[in-house]
Amino acid sequence: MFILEEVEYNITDNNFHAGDVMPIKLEDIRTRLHAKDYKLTPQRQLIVKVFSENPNEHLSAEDVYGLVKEEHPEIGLATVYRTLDLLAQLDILRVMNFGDGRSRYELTDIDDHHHHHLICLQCGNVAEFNDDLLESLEAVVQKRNGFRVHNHQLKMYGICKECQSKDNEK
Amino acid sequence: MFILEEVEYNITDNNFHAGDVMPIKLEDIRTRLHAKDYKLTPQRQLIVKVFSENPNEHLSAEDVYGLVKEEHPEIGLATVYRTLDLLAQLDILRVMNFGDGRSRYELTDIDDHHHHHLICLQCGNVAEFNDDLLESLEAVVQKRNGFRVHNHQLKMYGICKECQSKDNEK
DNA sequence: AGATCATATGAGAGTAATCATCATTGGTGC
DNA sequence: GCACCAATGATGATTACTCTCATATGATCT
Repeated sequence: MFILEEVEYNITDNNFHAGDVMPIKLEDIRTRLHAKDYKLTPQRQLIVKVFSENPNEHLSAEDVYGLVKEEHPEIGLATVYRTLDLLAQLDILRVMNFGDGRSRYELTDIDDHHHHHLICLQCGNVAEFNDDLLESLEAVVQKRNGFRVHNHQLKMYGICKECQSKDNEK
Repeated sequence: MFILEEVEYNITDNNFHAGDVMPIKLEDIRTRLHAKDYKLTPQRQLIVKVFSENPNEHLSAEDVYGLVKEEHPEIGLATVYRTLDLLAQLDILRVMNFGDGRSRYELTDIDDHHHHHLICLQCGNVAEFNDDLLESLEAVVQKRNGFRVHNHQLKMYGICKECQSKDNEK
């Protein structure tokens, strides 16, 4: 019923090193699942595929459901939610919250630690930018607050280039 | 029915300049409301009071509802939601999302721009820290991405001091 | 390949946060 | 006091998400 060839999906890098490619190996994911006695089912493969085919997007559960359904209408919404949870637990996906009342997900890649978001207060668009300035800040927090930092998320709210020029036209 | 004296609430600063006090003047808030043709109703006063009496907390709508009800059980939940929205629009409150499925609010104070959160992945506790390292980063983003930054939010996820020592005891 | 068995799935009901609606209230200017 | 309009409280509606349970599937052992 679910037929899915075992390909190596590729997503293009979304940071400033243009041309880089970051391979998502299904075998890696299978291994990480098996390490905790989970299976790489066809449904889970499909969901990973959707993410690798939609880089730079911040997909909600409903988005993923819609995209997977195009190919396999028999998938259930509950499976999508369960899979997103699972993949987030395994750090294959990262969960985000942009204040629109739903969780959004993206593939965790190597550079994620330096990967942040610019959220336009006018059009709601979410862009990305990279920076490793925060590394040093982590060390400070570690020392000053005794807090062992695993990860960080930075959001900047403001007005994007496009909305600025639209505003100027008026 | 709603009787509330016009006091000047004070909240103690939550950053590293111990002893500082940051006054929240009701009159300021009244002015900001009136500027947009909103009224400072007793309910709205009460909600502001709850925030000023609970500094360093990250109150959800339900939290606020419970606290306000102690004094005035006749308040409606919808009013709480509406007021939180309004105060957030006017930048008197700031909305946050720590991934527990509900929005949380805190008073916006002068130092908010340097005020960030440490979220423990184990016990879920949210602590705060201040730093102005990000000012320079804003300038970089402004130049590099043409994005006009109004505000930013930084969250660091990790393990807090307390959970670290608990883990070591085992 | 077939039997076994724990895991995963799909369908649909259930839950909880938030929002919308609407009749009523209350303060302000006349 | 009265008219007007924003604000309120009660409640129903919406929506993202979770739970339950019967069935299906995949890995393992023979």
